[in-house]
Amino acid sequence: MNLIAAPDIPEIDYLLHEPARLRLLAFLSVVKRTDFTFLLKLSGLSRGNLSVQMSKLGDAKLVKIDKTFEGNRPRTIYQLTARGTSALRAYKKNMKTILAALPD
Amino acid sequence: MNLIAAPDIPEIDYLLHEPARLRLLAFLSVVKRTDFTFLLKLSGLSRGNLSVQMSKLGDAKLVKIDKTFEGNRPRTIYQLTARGTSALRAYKKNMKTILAALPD
DNA sequence: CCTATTTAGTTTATGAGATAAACTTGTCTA
DNA sequence: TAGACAAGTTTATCTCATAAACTAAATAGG
Repeated sequence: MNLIAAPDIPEIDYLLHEPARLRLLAFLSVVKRTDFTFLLKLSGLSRGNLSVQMSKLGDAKLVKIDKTFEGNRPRTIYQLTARGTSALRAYKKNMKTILAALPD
Repeated sequence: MNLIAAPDIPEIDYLLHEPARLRLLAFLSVVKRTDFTFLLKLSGLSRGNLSVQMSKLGDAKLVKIDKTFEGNRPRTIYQLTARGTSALRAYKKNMKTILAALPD
């Protein structure tokens, strides 16, 4: 029995809901393709934290991770996947629905 | 040095960002004044979890908590405070700004 | 009566997860 | 050939969401 008469409250995806990751995904949705160092400066996260968060996004296949070498230095390149794009779209849609239920 | 050219990304309030609490606040913004048992049924949270979350909202003065007796039974009444209302409004505003930066 | 169940919560324990600190591997420079 | 720097990863810690256990009182059954 559901006492809520209001339209369904959508589920929110915790992987996207975490602000640090949401920002990273938002960056990626704009720049399409970037590397660790750029995201590091842009996000203000620590290197460790950034690494962990990007790995999570990679594990979930929201981001594609390519480890390459620039000269002799390692360079990790990130790119939003199709799945990442649609997850982001879904999150936006759901969150908008939830926000719409809040008073102005 | 801030590399982000985009308009400022607002801070989000983690106390409101947690979906369970956001829903509770949303309910309160509609019903204005309600008790533990009602929120329990409405939210689907466990009694323990509900108690903890409402206490946090109470500690932050977003919700006013009144412990009364109905006959001989305890009855706890919750009510959104002015601070709670404006926190909710600010959250909505900030979150909308963030969502606006995401692709459709 | 007395013991069992229900009500209305609170307190404690646990498990996940965000973040920072420490470590690794290799490069460049003086 | 140290000593600093780069680019990450791994480990440790600390917070926090949630469930489980507990409390206290009321009511119901036999």
